[in-house]
Amino acid sequence: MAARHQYEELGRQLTAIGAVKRGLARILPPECPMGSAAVLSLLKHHGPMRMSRLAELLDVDISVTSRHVAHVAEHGWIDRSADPVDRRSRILTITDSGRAKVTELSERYVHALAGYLADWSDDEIDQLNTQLARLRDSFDGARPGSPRAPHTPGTAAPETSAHETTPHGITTPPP
Amino acid sequence: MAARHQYEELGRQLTAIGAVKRGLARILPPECPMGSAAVLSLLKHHGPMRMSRLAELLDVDISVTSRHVAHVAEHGWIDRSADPVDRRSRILTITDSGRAKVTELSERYVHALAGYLADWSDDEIDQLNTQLARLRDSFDGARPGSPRAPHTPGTAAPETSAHETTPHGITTPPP
DNA sequence: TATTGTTATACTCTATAACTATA
DNA sequence: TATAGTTATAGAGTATAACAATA
Repeated sequence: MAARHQYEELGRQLTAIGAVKRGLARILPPECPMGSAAVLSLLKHHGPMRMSRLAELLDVDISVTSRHVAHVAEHGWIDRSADPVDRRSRILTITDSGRAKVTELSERYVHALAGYLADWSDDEIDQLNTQLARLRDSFDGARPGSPRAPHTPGTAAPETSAHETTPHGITTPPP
Repeated sequence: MAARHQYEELGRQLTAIGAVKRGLARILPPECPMGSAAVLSLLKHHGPMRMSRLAELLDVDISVTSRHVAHVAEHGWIDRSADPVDRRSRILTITDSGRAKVTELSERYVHALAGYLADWSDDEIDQLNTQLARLRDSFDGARPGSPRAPHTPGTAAPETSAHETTPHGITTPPP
């Protein structure tokens, strides 16, 4: 077990990292705040899925997911089609317009981050991504009941060959 | 310059790290939310300082700092005394009651983090802390006008021998 | 006139609980 | 009865702008 001051320092660092997130949020266009951007990014990255799966990836309550999804749907950035096999569910799919928006956001991010992280090497950024993914996994795994897929970078299947744990992230209903 | 996908991945990781922060926020007692905890932690760690210096360390607007400080002051966890040399300013000092509260928070943190991060070595936690500090520095330095002290872990002087850049964090007024 | 800090207002993100519609 | 998603409400955190007191 690590020393007390290390945990305290980690607490401070995690608190303070909020400023970095706010910095990134500021470069987003007003019509597409962070919550919307996260929805679009995940749908483009992981392919179509249902609400509950998206909520899991976002790591927020499904009610929160519902709000974000409603917002991006109003802008025409995603489609919400009823799941033919379970009409309580909706399958979320990013639209061409949504892809264009993600591309725009990505360009803003890359431009900003390239400026901020000019003196970081490729390897260092990879290491940071890996450690952040591991940190998330450590928190996921330990507390709430349900085990989840690891957040390791580069793990997600590309959208063209999208295959989640189950197609569309639909979990087989309990027996 | 790193590859596009690395920056995109970093964007996703930073977005998702919010869940970790929320997890830590949940272990705090209701009367002392994250904003209050951050104020107390910084005042204990860095020693007495004025509002403007605290706002800088918190990396939020001074109006936000004012709210948080008012909350912890109402609980008697800090003292706000007028600065004798500039009566517009207030010197913030943590009280014994505030120290006790920080100790309590620290125990909660250590207990929770020791559980979550059971399979992390000391070195790995240090590395994460170091990388997060560097990430913050990269963002600080690049954009806003004013250069700031680095956030490197272990850099802050212990409160018993507190010596900021200037005493109490009071910046010498411009000529 | 400029600066320190406070307060009023608005916005984003989040969770809980009540509700609907399907299963 | 149980589950997927929606909506209403409440709370934390933040920023901008108008303001007070002091320099």
